[in-house]
Amino acid sequence: MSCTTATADSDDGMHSSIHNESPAPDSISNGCRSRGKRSVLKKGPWTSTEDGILIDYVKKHGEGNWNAVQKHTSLARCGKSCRLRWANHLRPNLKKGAFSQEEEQLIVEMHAKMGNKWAQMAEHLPGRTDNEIKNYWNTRIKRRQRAGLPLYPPEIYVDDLHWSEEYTKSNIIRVDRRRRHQDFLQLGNSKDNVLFDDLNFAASLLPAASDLSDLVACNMLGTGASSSRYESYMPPILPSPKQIWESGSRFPMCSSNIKHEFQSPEHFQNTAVQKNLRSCSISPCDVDHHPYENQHSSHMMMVPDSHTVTYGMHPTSKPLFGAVKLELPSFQYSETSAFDQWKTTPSPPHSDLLDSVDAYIQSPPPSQVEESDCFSSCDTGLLDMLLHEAKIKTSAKHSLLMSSPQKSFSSTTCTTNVTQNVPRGSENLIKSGEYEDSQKYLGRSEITSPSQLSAGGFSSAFAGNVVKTEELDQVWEPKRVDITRPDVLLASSWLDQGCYGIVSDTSSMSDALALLGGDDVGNSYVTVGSSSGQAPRGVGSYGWTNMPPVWSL
DNA sequence: AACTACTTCAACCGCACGTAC
DNA sequence: CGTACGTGCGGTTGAAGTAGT
Repeated sequence: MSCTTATADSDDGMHSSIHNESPAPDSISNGCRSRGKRSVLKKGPWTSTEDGILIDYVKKHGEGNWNAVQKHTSLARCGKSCRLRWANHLRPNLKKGAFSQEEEQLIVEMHAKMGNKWAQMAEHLPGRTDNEIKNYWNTRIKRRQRAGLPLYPPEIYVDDLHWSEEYTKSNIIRVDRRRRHQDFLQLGNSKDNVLFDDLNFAASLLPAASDLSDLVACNMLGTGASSSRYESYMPPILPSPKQIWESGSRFPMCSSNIKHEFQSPEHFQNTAVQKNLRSCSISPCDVDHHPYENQHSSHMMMVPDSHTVTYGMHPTSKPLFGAVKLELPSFQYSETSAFDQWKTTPSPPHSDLLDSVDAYIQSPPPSQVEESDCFSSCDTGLLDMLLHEAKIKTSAKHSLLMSSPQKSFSSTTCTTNVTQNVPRGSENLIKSGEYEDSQKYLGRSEITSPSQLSAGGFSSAFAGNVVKTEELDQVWEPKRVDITRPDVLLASSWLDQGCYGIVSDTSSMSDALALLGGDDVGNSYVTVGSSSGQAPRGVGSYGWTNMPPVWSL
């Protein structure tokens, strides 16, 4: 790009002074092996002279044998550097400039299918390099992450995920140990984020589902529901009964309401789920390191069936909504330490919330319950917090959209204060054309009908009680549901039985809240799930003991 | 105009695979 | 079979550019 060209003209640009010219004491130290002829290899930006030399070399000798370049030319660059320069900048037919809409769409689609397979993606984008695509994607991720938008447009979900399974089977995927480890550490940029973000979105509207999102996502990966790269080695995951049981310590504000909903740890001992849990080496949360990590953990209010809720959120595994967590560093922890953390690490309850809705927080609703109240109140605190956070999230998202003069949306009557501040990052969002996604996103939060809920999920419905809607955004009408997928089936089943019960009755927020945090949670927990699904039930309509056997898949 | 914050992207790095010896 | 080498891939870094204040 121009950067290189600019510095190239001035021969040794700034980079050189920093990056190099510095003698590499060991030629391997900079990632290049040298046979000693020229142990000092230049690094940093390429100059036009160097470009010319390399071009000449390739013209004469062709591509490949890059380490021979420094032998046959005066170029003091390692083979890797030469190859990179050639591939990314010098080779003919390179397409420069911004990605076209078609290209962008293709990238998104391919990423949904392949994950971070930049090289493979580049093969489908003539003239584009893997580096270019990678950069584009990372930029896009950051942008959308800031804006709290889904990584993938709503059109990309079931088919893509289904495709990914075939992709897994039909493509040679090198599952070497190293790469698997890396993948583990960065689970993020892949389409697997569909799941994580999906769940994060759920969490954004229903904090109770927040942490469970990790668990469910992991489990979905483990069951092969969507993962192409991880399914072969990622064990199914659920919070261990012990974790769940002991997790009351993490929610002091609601433990009295929640904890009793669980049976004793022994209750789980003989289940297949439990066996799977034991094999899990992944910590669902890690609260100490990264601000985003708290996003997973800080709202850890484990309504007993919240994982089911989470499943019900997006039975189609429709791509992510809400802030994107790109990494799951907790995967790095050993089983023991992970579980220990799970059990003992206190979580700052609202940090993520504050981060994600800063615009709203800057002008907090005067009538809102103080946050501290949420956490000091034991009995009502959970409900207040749920409501409060749902409002906040919804308001923040709406403020993002409503504040834009470019487009209007008609269907929202927001009951909470809506700031007119455009959150940081939304300008770029609008500029970059992702504003439309925002609208879709918004439409999602307005779903109120059961049929839409089947795609939109409980969180939307819950938000729908806060944000009363008049119109429906057809964008979110479920298009395809892969009924062969266990998670879909599970979610659908759950939705049939419980979710609608809450959501169809959108006229009363108190009803929903009662279902959420009130007696229904406890009462329904003992109700054995039936397939009839006629009787409306609350969030807790499934108990742990009633879980469909998806976990053992 | 100056400063700050944020974004972009070229290049580097480490690792793994395939192959030759 | 083990080692060295060439190559490719994906993640990360940091300077340059840009936008906002």
